[in-house]
Amino acid sequence: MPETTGIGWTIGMSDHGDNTFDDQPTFRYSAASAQDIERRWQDRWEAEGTFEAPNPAGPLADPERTEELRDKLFVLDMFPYPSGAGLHVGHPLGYIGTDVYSRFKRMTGHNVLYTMGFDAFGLPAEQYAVQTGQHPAITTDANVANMRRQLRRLGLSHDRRRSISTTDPDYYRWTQWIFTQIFNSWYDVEASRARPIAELVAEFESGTRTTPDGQAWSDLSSDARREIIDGHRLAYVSEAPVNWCPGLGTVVANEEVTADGRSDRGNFPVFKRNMRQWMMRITAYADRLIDDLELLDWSDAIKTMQRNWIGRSYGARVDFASAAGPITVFTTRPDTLFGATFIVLAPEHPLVDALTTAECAVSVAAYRQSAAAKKEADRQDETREKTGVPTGSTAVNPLTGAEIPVWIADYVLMGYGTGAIMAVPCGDQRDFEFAHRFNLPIPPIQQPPVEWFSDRSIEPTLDTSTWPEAFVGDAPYVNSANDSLDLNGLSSVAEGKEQTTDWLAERGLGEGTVTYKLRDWLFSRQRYWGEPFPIVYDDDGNPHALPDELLPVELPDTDSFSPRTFDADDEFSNPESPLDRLSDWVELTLDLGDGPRTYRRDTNVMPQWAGSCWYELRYLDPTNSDCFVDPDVERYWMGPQTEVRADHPGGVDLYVGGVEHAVLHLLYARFWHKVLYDLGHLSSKEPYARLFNQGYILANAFKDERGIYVDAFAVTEEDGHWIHDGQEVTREWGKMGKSLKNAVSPDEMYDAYGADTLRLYEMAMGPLDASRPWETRDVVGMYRFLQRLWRTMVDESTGESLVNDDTPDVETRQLLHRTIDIVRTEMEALRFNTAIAKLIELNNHVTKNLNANGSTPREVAEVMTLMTAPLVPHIAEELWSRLGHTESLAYLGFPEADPDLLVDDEIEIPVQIKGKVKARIMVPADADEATIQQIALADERVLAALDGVDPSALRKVIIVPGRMVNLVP
RNA sequence: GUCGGAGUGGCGGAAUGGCAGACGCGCUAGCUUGAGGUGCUAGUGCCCUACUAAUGGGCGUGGGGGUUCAAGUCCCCCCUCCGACACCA
Repeated sequence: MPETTGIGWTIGMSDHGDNTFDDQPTFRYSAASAQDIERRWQDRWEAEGTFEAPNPAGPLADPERTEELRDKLFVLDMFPYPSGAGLHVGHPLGYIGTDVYSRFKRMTGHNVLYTMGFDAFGLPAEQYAVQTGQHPAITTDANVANMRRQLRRLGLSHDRRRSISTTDPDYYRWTQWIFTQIFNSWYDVEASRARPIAELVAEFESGTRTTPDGQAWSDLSSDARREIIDGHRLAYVSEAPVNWCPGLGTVVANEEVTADGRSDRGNFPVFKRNMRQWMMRITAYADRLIDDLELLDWSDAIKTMQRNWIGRSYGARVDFASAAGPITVFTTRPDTLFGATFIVLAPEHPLVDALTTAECAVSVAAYRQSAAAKKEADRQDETREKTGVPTGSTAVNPLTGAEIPVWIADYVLMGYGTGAIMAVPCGDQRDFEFAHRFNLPIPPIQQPPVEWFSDRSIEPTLDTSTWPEAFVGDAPYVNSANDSLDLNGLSSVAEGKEQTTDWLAERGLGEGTVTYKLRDWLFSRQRYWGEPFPIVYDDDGNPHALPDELLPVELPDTDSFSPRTFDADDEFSNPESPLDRLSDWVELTLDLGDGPRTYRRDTNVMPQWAGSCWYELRYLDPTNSDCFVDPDVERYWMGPQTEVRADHPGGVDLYVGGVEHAVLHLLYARFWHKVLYDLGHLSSKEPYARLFNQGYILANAFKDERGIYVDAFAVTEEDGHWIHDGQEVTREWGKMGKSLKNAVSPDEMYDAYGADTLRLYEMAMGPLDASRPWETRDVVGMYRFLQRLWRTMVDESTGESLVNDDTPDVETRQLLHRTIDIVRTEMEALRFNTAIAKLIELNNHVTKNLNANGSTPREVAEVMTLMTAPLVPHIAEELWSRLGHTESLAYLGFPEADPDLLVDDEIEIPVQIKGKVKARIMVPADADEATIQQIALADERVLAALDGVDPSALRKVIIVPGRMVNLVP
């Protein structure tokens, strides 16, 4: 047999010995017996409803059982898209982790809610359906069924009653209901929360809130009132710049556009176009979405990503007077206003036309046109040299009174701040480059420190023509004074900002303000496979939310589900929703309270993210047809655990998933949750109290000289070269996947070793949050461990259980209890890899100390079985029953360590000479420093290592009782 | 460029500032076997040794400095890799 690549091509071949050779003991633990055991226990768990978690109220209520259990625990996986390709062994990594944790917590007395649903709407399902020509409903059902089968074989302890699919009308009925809740609410800035829109109307009617232009509400036309109300809604239709993706035939959200201006899915070009689309006012929640991150037990990495995405910056708006009226800029450095020597507007800025003089009209028009034609990607290429043209007009610097030129340039973005900046070339690198390029003056306003100059190998000077770049930081101001404001000599930027902002505010020329990068969420898609909007339009084109009793708006059946897509570069094509074609469905007659009228349905569908914004809530009460979740049930599961602190925001106790959802799903879901909280539907402020990002399983992939991936399982290594079919190939490192031709399916592993071995291997291969390479040839190590475990308790030739009632020796007992102690700690901390190592160590010890007839003391066998149960539940249940028990061990108490057995009478500690270990001595466990010193200095090896130095003349003696001794001669 | 995270045997990985390399793979030798495989037992960081073959010596956690009785772990500088963001005023 040729040497393998280590990527497991032995799988499916019969060389690891399961029933290929007939001299195998009949009752050895093998792949075949594992499969038999696993099937039997999976059937039994299902038949007995072992993992059904009781609710305190509602349809799944079992209040007595809830009382019995110590505390609740909600463990959640990010639910999968049911793709047609099926699972590979990389997918279930997180699921295995949550299952082990859930099983462990059940054994420590918790009521654990643990289930799995399917995020089945959206582009992947639709594209798969288009490829195969089958209706997405059919392919989705088939894919879900296949995934359920693959997941069931893993032995995941899901409460199957609670499983949902986002495509089920009983589910998306509530997705639509939540949309109408958001549509029918507005954000009260003073109260910092969302409120029902009816309360806003009431405030206008009663006059407690004034209308935008101060007119009495009763004096306004109904159209004017409607416009004001619609303008406050958290879900609103707006003509706004959106990301149009002709290649997909739909618009997509900012978050779905990659840095190089292409679609996240499909990698097609994306164009900014003004279109009428549904938006969600997520920007209203920007502050709370940032501030409440403090309450969450999430990694700093994810919190930082969310903060950066929301992009809050504090600064000031400043008005510059011009011929076309005030130009308002946003700056984070109002203190540098004395150095503002020109203004730059985004090319799309509304004042550009009014500011452009006759002489500049041609160049401005040309520049605007070329900027408009550029894709987002090109405009954001930072390395590009700055471009721009003057408008011919000037504006007045409010501090200096100087007339400064107004330019347009595409490095200023219309979508951020006010779309206009004051340029301070000495203090901002972009402005510095722009001033250099167009020979604009660069007056200094701060005196940089000497080191700044020496680091750049130039002489300290205020002659900015010698500066290689702009200076940013704290340094004394110069040239920064007028009649009523003097910053000169001040060296605190913070104070400079404050003084300048105050000066501006007093004169009505500006004010302190906050700006965000976050934009409102584009919420409509021109696709078929998604939730229809629960919205109809009247003859005037005004949107109306459908009342609850008309939900769900079911997705109409059609054969024509492919969206109209366009040439990927055809920027000026227009979206056509597949639902537009269904005229029978689109037009309808309704009575919305003012008599029967004809309406047109909204023909967009919601984005993929809609269904995943609230699925964890439906798991709580999946069959409730009166509301999306019973409030008592929500309070029970989403409220803080009794054992954690009182200011807990509530939410899922443990949420496990990949880091790729850091800003999309996790931001949107938090937003929806907060709206529902504000409207009084939820007790929890946040959906996910604790987030754990699992790593990825990586695998080698190989490319031939054409750059085409080759079957990774047919690659061999010869003298450090990778060979496929006689040709050398190059190795790459990446995620496992079908397209990389390196995917290993769990089915292969079930067949070769059984599910318990696969589970154990995935948990043992490294920490759960680290990415690590899959090596099929390593899997056998865990298989051998399970075989040894089995052998310590079962006679391989008769199948009889092999336990005795002997009292284990002290050493074994101590090891057993130390293992219990560590395994508990490690399981609690999700460090399953080290827990497994300790269990293997214990089993290796037990194997070597079997008594004469090869049996194990029952006390040891039972504890070992219970400790391995969360990791390898099938073999553990089987062993447990062979040990004579009839009940499942799923809810038995996890073993507890006897504290008396965790301490030794006598321990071995190292003796170091100058920090190097030279000897080991035995000392009483509770020996004090003097005793330890006496023993150490009496040891002949210590004396030998001291090499004649008088023990009483040591320069230093460090003794850490119970740990070590260090002697310094 | 900015912000995160990480660099430990042939490989995956362990190590509250206190015995570096737990556990697994692989490899070596032996047992089992007619044979192969499975299974089992023992060994396995690198180097040195006719002065000590054992309770031996030296060197070892990306590189360089530092703190400390003691550093993989803490501090400073540098290198490499991975991830996120990227003209955000």
